[in-house]
Amino acid sequence: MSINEIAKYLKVSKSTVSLVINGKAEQGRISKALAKRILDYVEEIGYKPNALAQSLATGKSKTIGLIVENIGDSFFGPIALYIEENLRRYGYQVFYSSTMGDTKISNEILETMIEKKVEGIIISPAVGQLKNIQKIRNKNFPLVVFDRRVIGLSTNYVGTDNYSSSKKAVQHLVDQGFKKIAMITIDSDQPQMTDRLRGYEEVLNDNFLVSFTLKLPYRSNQDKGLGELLSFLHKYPELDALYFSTNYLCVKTLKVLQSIGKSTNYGIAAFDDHELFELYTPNITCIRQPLEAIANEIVKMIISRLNDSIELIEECIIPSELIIRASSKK
Amino acid sequence: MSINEIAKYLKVSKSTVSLVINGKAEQGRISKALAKRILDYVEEIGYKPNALAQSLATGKSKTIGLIVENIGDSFFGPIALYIEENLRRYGYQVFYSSTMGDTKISNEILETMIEKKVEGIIISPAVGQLKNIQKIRNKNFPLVVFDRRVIGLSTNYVGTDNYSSSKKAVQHLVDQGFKKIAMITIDSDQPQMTDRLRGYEEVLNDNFLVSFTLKLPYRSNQDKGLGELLSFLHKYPELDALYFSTNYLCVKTLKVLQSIGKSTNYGIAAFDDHELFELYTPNITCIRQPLEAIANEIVKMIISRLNDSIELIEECIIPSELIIRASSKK
DNA sequence: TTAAATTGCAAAACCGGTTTTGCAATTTAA
DNA sequence: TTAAATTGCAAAACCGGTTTTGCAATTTAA
Repeated sequence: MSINEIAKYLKVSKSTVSLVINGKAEQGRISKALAKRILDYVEEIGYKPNALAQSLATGKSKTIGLIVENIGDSFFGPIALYIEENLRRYGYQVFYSSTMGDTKISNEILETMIEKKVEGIIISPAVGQLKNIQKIRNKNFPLVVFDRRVIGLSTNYVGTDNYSSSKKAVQHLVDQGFKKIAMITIDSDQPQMTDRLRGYEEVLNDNFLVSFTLKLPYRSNQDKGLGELLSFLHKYPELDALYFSTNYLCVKTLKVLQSIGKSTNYGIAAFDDHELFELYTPNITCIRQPLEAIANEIVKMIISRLNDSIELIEECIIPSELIIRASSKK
Repeated sequence: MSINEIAKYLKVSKSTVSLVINGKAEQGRISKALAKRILDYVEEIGYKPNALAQSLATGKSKTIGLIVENIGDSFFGPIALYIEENLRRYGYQVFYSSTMGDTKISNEILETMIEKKVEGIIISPAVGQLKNIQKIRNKNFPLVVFDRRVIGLSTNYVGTDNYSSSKKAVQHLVDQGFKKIAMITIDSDQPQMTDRLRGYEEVLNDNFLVSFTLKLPYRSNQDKGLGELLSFLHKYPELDALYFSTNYLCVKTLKVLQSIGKSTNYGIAAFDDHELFELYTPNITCIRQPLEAIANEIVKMIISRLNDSIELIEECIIPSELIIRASSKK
C-alpha cells in the first residue's frame, strides 16, 4: 500500500497525505477533520512508508556502514554490538562487513556502501586504503576511523594509545624479572601493530635487554605460521617470556605450546583481553581496551559529523588498562 | 552526478543513458557510437548510480537483514561473519541488529528492516515473536529462522539437533562415571534451551540418576544470578559434574568457581564450544556446532527463497559434534 | 517507386515518497 | 460592501533511477 493508493482511496492528494502523516498538517494548513480521516485510515490499514523512497526524497538514508577486519572476533564483535545498539537509539541501521584484512575487498565494500547512500562510514581500515579513504574524506563525508589510523591521512579517529600501553605491558614483564622477552606480532604495516612493536623495543632498549621479534604472516583466520612459531621457540630456548601484539596470536600460541607440553614455561602478556586469559592457568596479563567506551566514542563522533555543517577533525585516544594477572617469576 | 545530469550534458535522454549503462544498448537499439560516447563519459566522471533509486525502481534492494541475540558473542559473531561474507558474493549487503533477547526491540528491528525494504530476513528469534514473524511469513516474505525455532510456526529453519546432541554430552558424563550431574541453564522458553534440558533429563532418567537443574535469569550481558549459582552449589555439595546449556554460562561459572577455589572439582561439559575450553585446565568437553556450515546453509536457503516463485518451507538440521576433552573421573 | 520493416532514439510512465507553489473559496478588515 | 488576508487543499516539481511506448528517419523488400 503506497501513499498514492491511500490518496486515491481517500480522494485527496498525496501531498496532503504526506504532510499529515509526517505531523505537518498544521504547517500545510490541513483541516483537523481531514487530518483525522487520513490518520485513521493509515492506522486502519497499518501503512508504513517505504523507507527507500523517503531516503531518496529526503537525502537521509538513516544508515551507517561499519567496516571491520572480522566481526566474529573478540575485539570487533563486542565493538559492533555496542555501535549498533547505540546508533539504533539515534534511528540508524548499520550495514556491516568484514574485510579479513583484504584491501581490495575493503575498498569494494566501501564503494558499495557509498552507492547505497550510507550517511556515514565507521571503518577500521585495511592497509593500503589511503586513496579510497582520502577520496571520501575529501568530500567531507562523515567518517570515523578506529583502532588503526590511515597512515598519511588525518581523519576523525578513535583508538587507544598503542605505544604507551605496549610499553606498560612490556615494562611489567621486565619488572617481574624476565630477561629474555620475545614479541610475537603479525607481519603487517598496520599502524597499531607497529606502535605496539615500537613500545616493546623501547622498553627493552631502556632496560639494556635484547629483543627477539617474530612476525607471523597476517591472515587472521588461518592457521598459517605455526611452523615458524615452533622453530622460533626452538631457535631461542633462552626465552623466558612472550609478549603478543594481539590476543588471538596469544591464544594460537598457547594451543601450540600446549600441544608440545610447554604451557607454563613462559611469562606471558598480550595486547587485548580475552575470556581465556582470566581462567587460563597461569592467568595471563594483558592490556584491556575499554570496548564499550571506544564504541560509545565512535558513535558520538559519527553522530556529530552527521550534524556538523563545518568540517571538523577530532581524535579521541582512550586509555587502556593493564590487567595484571600472572604471578611473578621469582 | 545523476543520470539526468549526464543526459543533459550529452544531450541525450536519460533512458538512453540508463540502457547503455546497464548493458542494454542492444535491446534498446542504441547505436554503438552513442553507446561508446556515453560509456566514455560515465567512465570519465566516475559515475556510480544511486542504489536507493535503483532499488526503488527495480524493487530489489540487494539487502538482507540479520537479527541475532548478540553479535558480540562467540556463537553469533562467527555466524555473522560467514553469513555476510557469503551473501556478499551474491551481491547482498547485510543490516545487523542484536536484540539481547528483548522481544520488543526485536520486533521493532524487524519492522524497521522491512520498511527499509530488505529482501529477506535471517533471524534467531527472541521469545514472543510469533505474531510478528507469522505476519511476514504469511506474506511469503523470504525468511530463514536459525538456532531456535519460533514455537507454533513452521518456517524455513537451520539449526542443530539440540535434543540428541544434549543427550550425547550428558551420556558422556554418565559414561565417565559421574553420578550427580547438574544442568545449569537459563530461565527461558527458547526452544533450543528446552530441547537441551529435555535431553539432559532423559539421559539421567534412563540411567536412574537424580537430576539437579538450575535456571539462571536470562540476561546474556549481565552478571546476574551469580549468587544463585553459589547457593545452588552450596546446597548440593554432592554434585560431581556440571552440564551447561550454553558456553557463556559455563565460562561465567568457571569464573565463580575459580574465585572460590573449586575449579577442578567437577566434571564439566557444555553446549557450544569456546576457545577457552581447549586450553582450560582441565580441558572441557563440549558440543560443537559447525558454525560455518550453519551459516552456509542459512545463506543457501535465503538465496533460494529470494529466487523461488513458489512457496516452500525447508528445515535443515546440521549435526553437532561431541568434542571429548576432559579425562575420565575414575 | 512505394509500402513495410527496421533503426535510433526521445518521451512518458513508473517506483514511492517530500516539499514548495498556486489557486479557489472563505473569512476578515476597512 | 469590497478588497485583502487567510484557509484548505491540489498540483507540480523534485529525488534518481528503469522500462515500455511511440515516432520520425532510414533502410529494405516488393
